[in-house]
Amino acid sequence: MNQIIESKGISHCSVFKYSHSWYELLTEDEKLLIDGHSVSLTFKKGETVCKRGAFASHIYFLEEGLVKVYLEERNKNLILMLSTKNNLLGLAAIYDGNNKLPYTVSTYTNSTIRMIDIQIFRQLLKQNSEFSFHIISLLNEKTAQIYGRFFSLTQKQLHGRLADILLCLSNRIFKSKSFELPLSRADLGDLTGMSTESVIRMMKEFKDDGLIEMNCKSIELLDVARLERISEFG
Amino acid sequence: MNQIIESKGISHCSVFKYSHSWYELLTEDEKLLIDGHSVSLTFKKGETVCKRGAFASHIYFLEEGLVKVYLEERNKNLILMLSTKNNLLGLAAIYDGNNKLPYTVSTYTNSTIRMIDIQIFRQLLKQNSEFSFHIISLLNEKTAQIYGRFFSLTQKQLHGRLADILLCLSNRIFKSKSFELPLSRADLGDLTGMSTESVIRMMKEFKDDGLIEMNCKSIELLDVARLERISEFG
DNA sequence: GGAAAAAACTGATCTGAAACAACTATTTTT
DNA sequence: AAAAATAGTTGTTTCAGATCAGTTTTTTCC
Repeated sequence: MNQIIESKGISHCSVFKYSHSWYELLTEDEKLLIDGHSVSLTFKKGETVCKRGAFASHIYFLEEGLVKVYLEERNKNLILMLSTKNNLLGLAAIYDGNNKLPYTVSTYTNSTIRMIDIQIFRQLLKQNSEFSFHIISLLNEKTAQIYGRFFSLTQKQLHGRLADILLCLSNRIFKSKSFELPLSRADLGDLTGMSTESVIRMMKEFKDDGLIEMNCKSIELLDVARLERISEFG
Repeated sequence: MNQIIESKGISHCSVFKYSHSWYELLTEDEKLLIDGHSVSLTFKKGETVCKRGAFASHIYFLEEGLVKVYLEERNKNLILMLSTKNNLLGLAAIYDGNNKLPYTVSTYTNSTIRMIDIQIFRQLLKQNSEFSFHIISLLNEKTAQIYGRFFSLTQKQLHGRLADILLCLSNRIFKSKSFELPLSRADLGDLTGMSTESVIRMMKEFKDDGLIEMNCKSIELLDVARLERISEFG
């Protein structure tokens, strides 16, 4: 429906196929500015989009695909979050000091990412307060999520953490009780702060207990209520 | 110097004794609005300022004192951050959905907190983009800090985590190599994700190794370079 | 299509750090 | 000033979960 309307009207924007609340808050001029200062690139599965510590040159808008946002240091990895399409990434690099990227981003699947010039983005934030208010909302939403994961990883033990991540994948990422997992067991480990072996053992335990059905990459949650109880009690 | 100028001129603001970058970005009218919709309250040591889950009614400006910002659930505590004077707290509650507080705040020392009406604050964010850009900066700075702690608590072991927190206290909070700690050992535990007993043992070990000098509540860092190395190799 | 590489899995072992159990030293209360 | 409560400390025990070492399965790519 939206697409039909769009293809009929004057396309002020070839950029964003679907409307995104943040984009819609911009004026026509501002939209044109974004359009003129961004390019859409494709990344293959497993490619690195940007590296922690690098000077931030773009804001990334994930048009298609699945990526991980993570910290790496001396073979220790911590995945901060997963992101699906229609999400802005790299916002955390915007601040007054020297804006270096605080995390690395890489793809799980082939992805399309629109790279928006960060200076333009900053300029718009500084001139359009409705827009910047919306960005504040987005940032705070992400922060709340991070707090949840922080608590989970530091205060719960393996059962709870694995339940957390399975529920998260099901609810937020795949929006279905059964899904094909593009992440490896090692990635699940980086996501839950546990070793690959423990992930495997724990998942098998869940399977034996009838909580999930699992066949290599495909996973189905069978008993969500019980998973939620496990998540809650650690 | 600033104070002299201030006491001479017409005090448009009895509120903030010193200039704060965020406040200075407001217009005179906006400053008056803040002044008219905020009150300064004093809290005694150990009092709770606000509770996680409550509907957010204010933004808190810590004029004086030391507070902890934390998550609590079923006798599990996780301190997200410590905050000293001249910091804004409660910003994370600002988002479009139902804005509940994502954390609890309580005081370590007697504190003075200016409580600013959150609706007014939101209004200003929506109308003054220089201001909201600055707030984005602040939020991102805090986020970067949280990421650091997240990594520390999930990827390092006790030595590294304790070194981290000691360096943080010295650099960010007390800005001195020696300080009187208003936090208990249990609080250090909540801050580092370790048990009280482990905090005590680890601190004693650091003392025996000549890394710190310690006498109950007073602590002095003796070998910062080595602490940094411990922090790094965690 | 088959060799090589990567990922998934299993069992055995080891260890960091929590939990437990006293006990002492401080504060706070009455 | 005594009693109670809180905070700090120490030694011992226990166990969750990492590490190691190896096997099997799946994927990748000449």
